[in-house]
Amino acid sequence: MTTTIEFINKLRNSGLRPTKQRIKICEVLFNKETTFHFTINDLVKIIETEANEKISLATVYNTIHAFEKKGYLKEIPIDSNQSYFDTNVTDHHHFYDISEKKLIDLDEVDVGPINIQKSIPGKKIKSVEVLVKLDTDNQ
Amino acid sequence: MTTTIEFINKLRNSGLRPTKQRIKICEVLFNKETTFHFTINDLVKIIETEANEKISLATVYNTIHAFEKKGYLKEIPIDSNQSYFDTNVTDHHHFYDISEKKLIDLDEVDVGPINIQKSIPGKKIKSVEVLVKLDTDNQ
DNA sequence: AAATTATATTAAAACCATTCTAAACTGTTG
DNA sequence: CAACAGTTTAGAATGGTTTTAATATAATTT
Repeated sequence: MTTTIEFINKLRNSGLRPTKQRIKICEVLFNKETTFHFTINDLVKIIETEANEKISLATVYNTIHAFEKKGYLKEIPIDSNQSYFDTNVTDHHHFYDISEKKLIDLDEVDVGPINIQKSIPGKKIKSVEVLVKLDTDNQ
Repeated sequence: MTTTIEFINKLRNSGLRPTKQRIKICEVLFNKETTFHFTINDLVKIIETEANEKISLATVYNTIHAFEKKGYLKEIPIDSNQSYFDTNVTDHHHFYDISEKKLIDLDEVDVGPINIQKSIPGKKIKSVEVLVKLDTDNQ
């Protein structure tokens, strides 16, 4: 359980003004028992339902991108028409359930170490992400 | 070097009528020395330049999706606003150069075997894809 | 605490990749 | 060749995301 004051400090320490909207988004994202995956649309619905507050779509986009830049969120690469975000920013990978369009965490342990045996001059590795696509098993 | 006849046969054998447009796309995609990555926009430009022919955007989308379904192309999962396709359909992974928005192949050997130590009941693994993001190395 | 400045929010419009529509066209089969 | 099913097409529609520019709010200065 994180208090509103703590979110305000976290925002201020990141150089982000603690506005009503950003605090609300912090509460929705970071005051859960577990981490989770969401799309922008999911998030807007949660805010509207759970918090019963109006918030502009543009503000949600701005805030999510700001949080991502600060490292409080990670975008998950999927060949989908919409972006998926993860409140779990530790190193880990994902299952993607194609039929349900849902993500499931894979711990590093579930995948094992990955050592990239190739390098490109002038470039450095920023991230290594494994996406395991799942299909319904109609055997 | 593949002849037009061979493309026609390949299409027919796949249950796809060998139309002028599909043959043209086959030639652009599968008559190269090496495999490559492209977006729909790239492909349209290649056809217009190299082949100097008009082709409807809708046809390009239809054809690419048909080819993907038949296994002649693979879509590469990137958190981008546009889809990337690969004419290399063997098992392999990718570097993604963020600043240049370009993909580079990683052989299976460059990554090593990946064994997923987790399963979801009723689901089976359809694909395992590794995306390694590259940044400019300003050390 | 008021005034000033810098930053954030907003609704609406714009953007852009992709999909849909329905009419015209083409390959296939008998 | 006739008939049918599948394909192409231009343009409209869709939908996620970004931009705009006016308004509002937070921070800083006086």
